[in-house]
Amino acid sequence: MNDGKIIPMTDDIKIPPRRPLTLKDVSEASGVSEMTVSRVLRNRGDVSDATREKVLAAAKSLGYVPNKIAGALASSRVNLVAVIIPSLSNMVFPEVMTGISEVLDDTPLQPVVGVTNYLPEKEEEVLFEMLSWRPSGVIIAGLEHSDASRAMLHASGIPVVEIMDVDGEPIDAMVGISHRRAGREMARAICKAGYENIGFLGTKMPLDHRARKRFEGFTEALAKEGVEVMDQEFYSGGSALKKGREMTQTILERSPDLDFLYYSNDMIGAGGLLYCLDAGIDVPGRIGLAGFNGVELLDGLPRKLATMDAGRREIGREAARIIAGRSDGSITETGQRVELTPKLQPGETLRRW
Amino acid sequence: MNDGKIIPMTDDIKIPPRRPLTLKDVSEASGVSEMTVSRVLRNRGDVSDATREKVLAAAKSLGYVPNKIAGALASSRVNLVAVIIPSLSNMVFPEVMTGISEVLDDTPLQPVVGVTNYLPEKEEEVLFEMLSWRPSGVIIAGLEHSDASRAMLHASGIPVVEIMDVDGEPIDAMVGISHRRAGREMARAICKAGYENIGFLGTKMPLDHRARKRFEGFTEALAKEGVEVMDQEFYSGGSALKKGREMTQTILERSPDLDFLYYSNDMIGAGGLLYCLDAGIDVPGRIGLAGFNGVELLDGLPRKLATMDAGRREIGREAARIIAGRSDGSITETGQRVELTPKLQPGETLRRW
DNA sequence: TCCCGCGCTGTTAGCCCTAACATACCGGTC
DNA sequence: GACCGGTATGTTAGGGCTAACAGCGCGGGA
Repeated sequence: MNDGKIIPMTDDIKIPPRRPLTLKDVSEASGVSEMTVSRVLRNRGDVSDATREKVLAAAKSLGYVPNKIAGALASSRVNLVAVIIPSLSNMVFPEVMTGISEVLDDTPLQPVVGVTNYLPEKEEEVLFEMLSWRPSGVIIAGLEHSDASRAMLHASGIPVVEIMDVDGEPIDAMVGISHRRAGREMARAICKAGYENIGFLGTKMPLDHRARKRFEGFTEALAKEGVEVMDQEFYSGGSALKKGREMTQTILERSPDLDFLYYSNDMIGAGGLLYCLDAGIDVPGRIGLAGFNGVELLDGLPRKLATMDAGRREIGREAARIIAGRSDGSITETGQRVELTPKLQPGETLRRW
Repeated sequence: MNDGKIIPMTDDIKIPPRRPLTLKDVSEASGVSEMTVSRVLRNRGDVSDATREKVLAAAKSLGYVPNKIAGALASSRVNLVAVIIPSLSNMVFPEVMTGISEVLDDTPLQPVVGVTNYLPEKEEEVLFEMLSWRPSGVIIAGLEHSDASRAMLHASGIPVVEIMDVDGEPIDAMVGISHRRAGREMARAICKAGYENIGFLGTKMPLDHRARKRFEGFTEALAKEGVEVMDQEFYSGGSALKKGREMTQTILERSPDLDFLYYSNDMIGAGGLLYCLDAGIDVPGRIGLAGFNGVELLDGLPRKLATMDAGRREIGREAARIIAGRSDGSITETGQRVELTPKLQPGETLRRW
């Protein structure tokens, strides 16, 4: 873990320096050349134990922290991986991050997060900013990007992994699930369970392409069974749980015949579930419910919501593995395509025969 | 094949660059010096409109992305702000991040997130790594750090804002609430509502100092009223909602006389609430419940949980303002101390007389 | 006419490190 | 003693950019 990094101790710290410390200071303090100090601090090349210890002691007592900016410029190696995601505030991306960190923790690489709020212009900005630091890799959510963004990624020559979604053409590598397929499978499960009057509840987000694709797959599979989505309801902003509750009430009042509600995420699904239970509606007898994501957070609801696990953690891991492999040279191919299989979790809100 | 250096002189020749683009390429393509290109791209100094446009066109057609590593080294200015937090997977830090981004979006600064998982050694590592990039500021959660971490922060000469907590001595500036006080106020509210047999449910995390301080304040204020915490229950890992449910069942079976349960966070509180409602327990008549954090996410529960809003977004904003101000020179003082006031939200799980 | 100041552009000298090569030293071999 | 290989250390030359200053042409005031 602590391979050659100097973490200063308090006891012999000098006065806060006005001029930032450099290798030269450590070199002078330990009586060897800057190069030798550099070698010691990076654990590279042959250095005698005596010298090594002398240098480490000096660095520690000065509280020297190497300047990676200079190091990166000199070696044209940067141990950062840009991770660009739309949001941190739903539960899905933090879990992807966990997967990424798990893998990168065993490498010299470090993730750096940028958030786009689902805005293409913001994505462009964040991407430009990140690329200007010449990271070792880019992990970016989704396959839909502005032309400028695609061009930048392309021109950068940096390994790129697009994650979450595989319904489309990647710039380089991609890791994810087919949201269209996830929608189709859920539709089939619903039909098989005998529901016929189906409502859809989602976010008012034209730019959430994955939600859109799920919906497309969903309606397509329903159509094959001769079923149509009977009513829809959309929301934006606010507490998802509360919105789910409210939307469910609204849609059921408007279309009392509905016997199934498909939610674009688990959180509003949970709100819907709570509403139905409060209102004394028989779930899944009278009405069935399903969400999407499989967020563990929601275990503990009065009834387990039917959902589809997108394998977010595994997506993060796999993407990180590709970047790490390309960075250390153990992978030379480009254009990997990894499709994971979303797992239907029927829970207790989907009727079983 | 094409081994000669090819520098496109017109806008329409684009070849995938084998050698990364530099200022020089843009300079040659536009027929001005590198310095002038640099000035144009940074909007600094006087450049004639004709030249500016020529340069911008060249840069765009080449797809040039400036190298901030070199720029930062030359100017010793880095527009990054290190944000070091324990976790992304509960709802609290993403909200702090939102506040930080809101403010930094109007500045040239960019947040970079590091996650410590509540581990001091990991914090040390992450901090070291971040400081080696010489950021313009550090925003770090908590006031408790290893000696080495404190020393590094001190020696760096970089503005530091410690957030969330104000019960302690900051290295430089701090922004947060008093968790001791939050605990005390909740205790007083509970006593005032007439509850007497109080249980505490929390995380098994000796390193979550803020939870600890809340608990200390809580017991202290109870003691003043002659009341003691009657039973306690702790958990670690897993879905907080589910754990809250299980813990509540456990503690109530063990200590059926309890008439109030104080949870160390809203999520387990919500689990407890769901359990009580399922079990047909009268809330808040027979048993009162309260959590901590005021997460909006949970609006929509069958009953609104009593909680205390920690003003996380505002904490983020205020911290970012301090860093931004110091970075642009509009603030020269150090050692700011900003104490925000947590707001008790009595909800519907606290009896009222 | 000279000189000054202004607006624009160019030149030079680093920023702090690291890659690559050069050198010094040592013991051992023939 | 000349030569070797190996280890340990030093020297040199940038990496791509920017700060600071220098230079140039031009118009206007003295």
